[in-house]
Amino acid sequence: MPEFKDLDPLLHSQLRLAIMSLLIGVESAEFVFIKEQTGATAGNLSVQIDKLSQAGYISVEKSFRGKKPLTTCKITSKGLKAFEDYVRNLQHYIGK
Amino acid sequence: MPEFKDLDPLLHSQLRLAIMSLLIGVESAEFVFIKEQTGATAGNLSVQIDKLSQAGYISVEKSFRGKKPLTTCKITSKGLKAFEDYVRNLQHYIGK
DNA sequence: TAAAGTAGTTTATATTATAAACCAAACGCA
DNA sequence: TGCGTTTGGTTTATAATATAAACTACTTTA
Repeated sequence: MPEFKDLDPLLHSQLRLAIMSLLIGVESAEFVFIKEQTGATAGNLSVQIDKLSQAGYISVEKSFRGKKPLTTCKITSKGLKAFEDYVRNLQHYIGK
Repeated sequence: MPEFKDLDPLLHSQLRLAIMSLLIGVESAEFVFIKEQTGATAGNLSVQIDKLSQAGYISVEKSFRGKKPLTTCKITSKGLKAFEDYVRNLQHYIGK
């Protein structure tokens, strides 16, 4: 019984998935760190962080470190649940 | 070490992934069967089968059953390898 | 004070996915 | 025998996405 459940389109995106994947392992992560880890361009990252934030999957805090802007991201419980659902559904596609 | 390898964009698509997933388990599958299993519209399925075929991930045979056209799909070894790579890379994203 | 760097955001474009419209043949049946 | 319906698709138009390029604002360095 294959049964291909829909994959949350918000998570079925390489970059957004990587962002979520990163955030799952940590308390919070900074924009620049995420940028480095994912290899994304700043522009793309900015857009995708915004989408995840709009969806309530992550929370974003803008502050300053010294004089420079600092964007910090954190996964929300809604985001965590969405990620877990996504992974569960995905298993049906990739066997196992 | 996260290390987010690129996910083959040809496979990182819900419908194409479902098609490949289906084909992995069987010798071959007919258009109508794939359509039923995936819930895709015929048009969308036609397009996506074409893309997978163009990429050499599946082979497509057009024949007739009785008087009706019959499209049969089969995964190729190239497709199998691509799928396996995709799954392996994906694991980095979804933990495990 | 001018050039270069940091940390982003905005916007324009290219790519994708998807549905809607279409086509040809076959079938059902009055 | 014609006329509508179904089957098995393909083609094409549109909507959604991803991405890079251009830009902004401020800071640091020389």
